[in-house]
Amino acid sequence: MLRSSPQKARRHITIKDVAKRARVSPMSVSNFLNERFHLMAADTRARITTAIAALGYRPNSGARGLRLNKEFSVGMIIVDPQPAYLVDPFISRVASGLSSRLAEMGYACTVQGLPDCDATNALFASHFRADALCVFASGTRAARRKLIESLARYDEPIVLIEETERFPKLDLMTVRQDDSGGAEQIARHLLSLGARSFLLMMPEPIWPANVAREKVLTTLLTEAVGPNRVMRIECGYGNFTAVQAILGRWLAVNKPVDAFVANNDQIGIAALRTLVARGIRVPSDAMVTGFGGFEIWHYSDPPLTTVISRAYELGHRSAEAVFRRLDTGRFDEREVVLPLTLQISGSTAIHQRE
Amino acid sequence: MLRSSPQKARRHITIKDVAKRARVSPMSVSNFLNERFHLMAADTRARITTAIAALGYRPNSGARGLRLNKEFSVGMIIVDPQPAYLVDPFISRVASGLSSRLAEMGYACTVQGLPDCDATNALFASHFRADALCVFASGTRAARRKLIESLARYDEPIVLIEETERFPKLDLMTVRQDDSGGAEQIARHLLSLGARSFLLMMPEPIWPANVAREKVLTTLLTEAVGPNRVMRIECGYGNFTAVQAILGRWLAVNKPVDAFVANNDQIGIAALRTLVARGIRVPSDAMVTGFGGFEIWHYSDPPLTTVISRAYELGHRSAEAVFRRLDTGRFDEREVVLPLTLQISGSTAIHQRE
DNA sequence: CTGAAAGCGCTTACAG
DNA sequence: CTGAAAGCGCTTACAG
Repeated sequence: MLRSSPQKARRHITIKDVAKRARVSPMSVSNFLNERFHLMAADTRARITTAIAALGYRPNSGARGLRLNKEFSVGMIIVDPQPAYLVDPFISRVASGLSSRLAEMGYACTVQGLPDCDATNALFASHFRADALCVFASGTRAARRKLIESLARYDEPIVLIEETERFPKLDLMTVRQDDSGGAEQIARHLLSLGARSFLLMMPEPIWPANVAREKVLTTLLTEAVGPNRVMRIECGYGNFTAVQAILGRWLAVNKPVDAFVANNDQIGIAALRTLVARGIRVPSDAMVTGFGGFEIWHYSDPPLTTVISRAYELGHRSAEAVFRRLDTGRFDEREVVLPLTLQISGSTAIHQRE
Repeated sequence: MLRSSPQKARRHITIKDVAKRARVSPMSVSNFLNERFHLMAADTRARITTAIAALGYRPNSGARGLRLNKEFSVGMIIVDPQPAYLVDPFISRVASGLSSRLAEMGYACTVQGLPDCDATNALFASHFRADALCVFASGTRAARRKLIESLARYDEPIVLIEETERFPKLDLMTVRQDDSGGAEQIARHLLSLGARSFLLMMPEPIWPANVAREKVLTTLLTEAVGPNRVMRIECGYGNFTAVQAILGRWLAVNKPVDAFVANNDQIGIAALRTLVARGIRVPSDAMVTGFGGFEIWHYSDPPLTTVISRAYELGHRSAEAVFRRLDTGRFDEREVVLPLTLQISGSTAIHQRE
């Protein structure tokens, strides 16, 4: 269940060493570390400062945490089958925003990528521990529910990132962006430009936000043009070569549609490049859209119409939510929803400058 | 120095609770957790298994670490002034490789982005603690040396990632790739295609690997064409719009060179798009190269000639180095160097298919 | 203002 | 095979 390895010989400098050197009691050092300077004479304080510097002392946060029942760390759980899970532009921004803000407040951020929900349970059953958890999960609704409900058993407050399921009875909140609204903007934009047939290009794994977007797209587009003109393919993990091959096979048996609607920028750009390589001009023959609005929308020719998300801010807000929860003992809101902006570029609108 | 917040009321399930419920002594539970099953009757083992599941018990790794003088975690320190430090394609791959491998071995990975070397010292002086440190640092040689030497004071083994400085007296090792070799391949490739004038496009911040590449490029290209035909500009943090503006200003006062040699793929693609937008054809009028070989080299038209690095593997290898060091008590090698592969694409070679 | 003592949850000798 | 005791490094009442 747990691993151990040969114990290290190194002996740490402790509060006692500092106390001895400064000729004070250990709890004066403790008071010093906790900034209770009013409890000591100016001279005591000065001697402790000197002793800490001279010995290179660092408090042992494990011992402190044990005493205080507090870890000074937040775990970020990312459920994603890809081992290079942090490479995803959305995830890397969320993780950056979260860890940067936590660091400012003196909290560590422990990242934990997990291939699926079962692995998570095994992990937690053993030893992972934090003051709070930020969970960014893929998978089916049922799998995610099961995961989140079992994490909640451990009594750590939870912030769900980009989750669409509701858990009214659990001690948690959701930080997300308005994915449905973003999808609606894409749909209205394409319809306004006269597109009448569509291919929705979906990534793996199943992210709840993608499901929400797809639902809105399907509803609005089907309403406008009828069900036979809204198609769908799975594009795997967004790897360029894989998307190229998948779309190539699709084009071998289907006529190009008016608009290729990708659910992320990586797939959108791969689609665009595949079309152009086959002599299908973008946007005059076919339009292409992405979702995310990360740097890469600039990279294709023409650049990609997309929706600018605020992934870094999602991470930042998640950290804020954790702090408030830890300070007040309760979540003061159930949900934070950030708005999204449509970025119209050359892949849908001719003469539009990037 | 340290922050504390209202103590939480929650009381954790402990080894004693499990022992009581299973009607055994606490140390039988401890033995169970440490998989010393030969020290207990089969019946004891079964009762403990049941009790752990029924109570939802998780070992407190902080307490265990305190006793064992072990944290079961590795810190990844990334010195980078950008708050979204994990977005960089190289860093995100290293971090993924490291954390995935650590997780497999039951270790947590705590990521810590720091704007500069001084901030690191402040952080460590307070409370950050781990069994080992993986350090991926930018900055001047002097600043990095100072940082690494001061981290070494804390007696935690250190793995340096992509570091070029040597520290023969410290308990550390380096995991890196052959950046000089990669740069040499780029230089020889461009010279073989007849390029006689060059613009080296350098990113911020200062990464030691970039300095190594630049040195080789400058030496080899200058040798071949003389010093006046090898120029250099700083391109900031690789942000598309910024690179576009910087290169635009440069082109306003300089004639295009034969080859634009970017030190990473982001800058390479931004350069390529800027040139094409101004009617300079790639590769016939000017060639462009990147470095990194991440997914995005496919995204431009033509795709980008680059060097395929193995950033994920660097992270993976760093984790392996940590495990060996923790097992054996010493680093058995001072350095691991991974080879690099030239990826020739349309931005340098006409008719070359991606 | 300063100090001795107890205890956070574990593990490890050491007795029974 | 099982149990009582000490101790990892801290903090927090509680006395002096």
